[in-house]
Amino acid sequence: MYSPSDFPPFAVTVDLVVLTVRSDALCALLVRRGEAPYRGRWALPGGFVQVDESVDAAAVRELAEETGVSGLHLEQLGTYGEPRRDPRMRVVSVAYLALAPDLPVPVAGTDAAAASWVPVSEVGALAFDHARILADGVERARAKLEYTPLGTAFCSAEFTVAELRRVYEIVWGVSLDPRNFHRKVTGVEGLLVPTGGSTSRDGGRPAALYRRGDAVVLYPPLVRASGA
Amino acid sequence: MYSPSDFPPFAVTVDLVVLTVRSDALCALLVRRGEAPYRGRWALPGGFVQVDESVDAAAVRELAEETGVSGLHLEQLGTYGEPRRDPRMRVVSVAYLALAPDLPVPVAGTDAAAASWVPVSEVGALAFDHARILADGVERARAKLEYTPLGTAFCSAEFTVAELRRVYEIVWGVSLDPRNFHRKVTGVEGLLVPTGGSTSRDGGRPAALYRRGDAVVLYPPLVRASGA
DNA sequence: ACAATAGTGTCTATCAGACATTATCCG
DNA sequence: CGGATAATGTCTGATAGACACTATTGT
Repeated sequence: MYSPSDFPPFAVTVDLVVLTVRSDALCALLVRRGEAPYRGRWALPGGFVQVDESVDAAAVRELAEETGVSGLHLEQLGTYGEPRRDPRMRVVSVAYLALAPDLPVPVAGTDAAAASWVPVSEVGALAFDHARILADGVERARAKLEYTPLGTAFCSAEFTVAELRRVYEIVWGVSLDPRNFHRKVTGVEGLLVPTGGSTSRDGGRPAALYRRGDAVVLYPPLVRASGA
Repeated sequence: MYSPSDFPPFAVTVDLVVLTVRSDALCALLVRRGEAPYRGRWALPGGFVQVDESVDAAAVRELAEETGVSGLHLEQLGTYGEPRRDPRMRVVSVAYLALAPDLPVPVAGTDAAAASWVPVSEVGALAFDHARILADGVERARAKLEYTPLGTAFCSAEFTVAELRRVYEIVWGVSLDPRNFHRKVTGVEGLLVPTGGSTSRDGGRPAALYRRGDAVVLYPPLVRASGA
């Protein structure tokens, strides 16, 4: 049916949409390109899939190289394969979405001149079709917060209900009733595990600290509606 | 940073999970492989992405070649890129999910010895990693029925509420209360458009016929719970 | 008339959202 | 004590599910 000699050759890359919540904004990890094309332009981090490496493994490797961390939630976002999305050759890119807590400022990777967290509302033109990929990633993240416990992926290991609520408010761009939100998230089986500790870093009554539970789906879901 | 000469070459294919509801079962379109490897084994339809064709366009083209129809709902399912998923060379496959009404028995395509609808519950071993891809597709379809109007994609152009309900019952494997289901789907804005016609093919009071509306999300969603 | 299916109405337990109240810290 | 935030409680309107009932056909 086919043989190695008669298939059209493609390059396969992975691109990463790495999101975090910091400074009251949803931010994406972007790198400034050091080479042509789009030299000097912001782009998503990413790179080539190696010959003996699965595509998923390439995403994990690139994420570690760009952020210095591992163990983050990482999922496939989609594959982008327009013929001329890279002006030099035929490149098919598999995009991944990663949700991260507020990490230290990322180090510039080996491939990039600079790396930085940029609020998604302030992102301008990006290299290649990365603006589209980023938009798809942001929309996916917003949707996933409704019915998965992924909001906790934006929080550090121990967090308060108010911090989790801030994540939802920032990602969705709405305000949520603190009391209803508290009742809701503490009522979802397996979402939050009390650590017993508490903190009063915000000056009021100390808030209980929680760790992520082992729930993988949120039932009932958190509906994305006002509440202010 | 990189040049056409130093990237590892990949072949890129599309694989199609084409689902339909017929004979009271959720069925997938499978082809029997005519060549090695996995000669004689059932596999998902699919083929190579051409050099000057987007990956999405390749999926549309392959779907038309395999089913003879176009205009079906088609969406990316995921990309499968383990290094040795094809024993001959490095192949990255982008899988697509298509939902079809009960089409006539498909014609054998140019690449396949035979094509057939197979109930997903009776699918045995498949070539490559296609069993995994099929399972992912079925799960995606089940989930999508909850919050999108995609159940109608399994119905013909004009259909009754009872036919739509059968789709849900078969795909989810549950029974649903006909009265509550009717109230629910007719209450969702933009889901169903009455054609004015009616049919009595099932022997009782004639049922009103509907066309698909232009809704893209189902709000409120149809929850996947019993009701019997 | 009777069987069968379509479509509408009603009841009730549950729940989301609005909002009051109490609890526990800091200064 | 006052200010701030956490946590819990109460009320109400909406709704999902259970199920009774009416409507319209074929035999």
